[in-house]
Amino acid sequence: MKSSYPRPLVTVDVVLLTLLGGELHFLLARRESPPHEGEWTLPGGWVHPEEDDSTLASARRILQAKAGVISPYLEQLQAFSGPSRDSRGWSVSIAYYALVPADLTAPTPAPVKWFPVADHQPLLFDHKEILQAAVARLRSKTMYSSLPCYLMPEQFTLTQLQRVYESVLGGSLDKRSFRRRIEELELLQEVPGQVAIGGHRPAQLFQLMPSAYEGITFLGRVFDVTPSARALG
Amino acid sequence: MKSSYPRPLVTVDVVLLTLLGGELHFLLARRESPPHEGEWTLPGGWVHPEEDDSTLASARRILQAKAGVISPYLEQLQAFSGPSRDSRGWSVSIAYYALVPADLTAPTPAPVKWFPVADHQPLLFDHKEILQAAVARLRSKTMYSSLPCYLMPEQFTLTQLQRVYESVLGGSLDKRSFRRRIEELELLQEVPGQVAIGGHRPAQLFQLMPSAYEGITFLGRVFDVTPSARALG
DNA sequence: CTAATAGTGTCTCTTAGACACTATAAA
DNA sequence: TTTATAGTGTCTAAGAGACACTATTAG
Repeated sequence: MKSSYPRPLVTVDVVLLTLLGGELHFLLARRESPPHEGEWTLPGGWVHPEEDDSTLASARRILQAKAGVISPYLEQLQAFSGPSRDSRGWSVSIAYYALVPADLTAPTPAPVKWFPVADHQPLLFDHKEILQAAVARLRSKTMYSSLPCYLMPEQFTLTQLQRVYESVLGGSLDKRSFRRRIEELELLQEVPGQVAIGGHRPAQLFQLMPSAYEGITFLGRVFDVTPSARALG
Repeated sequence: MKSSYPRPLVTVDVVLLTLLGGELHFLLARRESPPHEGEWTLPGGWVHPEEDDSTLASARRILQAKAGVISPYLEQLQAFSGPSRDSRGWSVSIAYYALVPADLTAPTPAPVKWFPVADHQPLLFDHKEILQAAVARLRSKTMYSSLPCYLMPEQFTLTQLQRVYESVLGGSLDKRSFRRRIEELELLQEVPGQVAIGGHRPAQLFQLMPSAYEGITFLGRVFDVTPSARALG
């Protein structure tokens, strides 16, 4: 069987997620080339075979070039494919998602903008499906892992971390249970400083232990979420 | 940005899994064309843009053509990519994995053969990595879902199902706990017949409820496995 | 002082695991 | 009868959720 078949287009698209004002946001970039020049889409681009060692490398390059983000948490989501998802022809997009603290973005050549995931923006191509898959993956991993730590700044309080978990999961968690399980992970270490942001009793600051950067840690059990918000279908 | 870049090769590879003699096996097919003609590899092939509506459709077509298997449980695993994973050039393979009962295979044009996943066969390309990812995915989903039911024949006893879970997880499970959790799923229904295979007290036969085919059901909690075998690194 | 948030002690209820028990067949 | 497997009853220990309590700051 020779490859006499036309080759599909191969692109990489990245869903970049962060937390702004306690709400999960994703990044759109303004397209600089046709089709749909000037419209907002997920950061994406072609795979460059001479330059990229893998599609993960493509994702890293695209993220840096289009969103000014370097080495965040970056994980392959899945491949999306079909004859009509891209007007240029039968295409495969290897989708990735990335998590960054809200303050870890650098200036970018093209305009970029954060949108709340809860708002149902009309998106080009099948980008809405990709976005939903990314958010679903984050939620599902949040239930039983330390993944949301990658949305945090360098140092943070346990209450701040709990708020992040609650935002992502869309519900409220019990303080005692939350802290028990975070402690069990042995993932965070106190930093010998304090913060007084709330205005009242200062809270201990924590940071990820160096070992944490080797991979995400999994909790033994799923968090139960009290049925409140649970937004985004 | 024009697509002046050379397009990567796009293929689909499928890890087909089944249970033979209580052990997890995967299928290799003899290659009918260069490179490596005559050697054993995972069933795979090019995406046919004129014919396939998605890479999932490609996987179905390849599975039917090369392994004689129709509509099993089939799920995308992940994309593998790089300049040297295929000698023909920079390539992307969208990998899928599929589960079938041991008896649900039809005759095939090219020779196929089942191998135990525990045996460390040397495989071509990066197929060993793909196989390991498939087995890891199956294990991880088995912990908290009804996925192994797709490895079962039409009708089966609860003890047989438990043996399958134990094979996949590589350990032994408590009978009482296992049955409690399977019951909670409300996924199986009794068939009013009995079987006497063991030679002693006949066991009730069960089958998947019709609703089960809409998707796999997730258990609330992870199965604890007593540390025994846990084979395959 | 009060208010507000950080952090802890501890009770209860659920449930997984263990395991003994009964049930039903073959030989 | 014995033996082997199917299936159930039930105890116990661990742990999640609930929530009240103490601790420490601002005003």
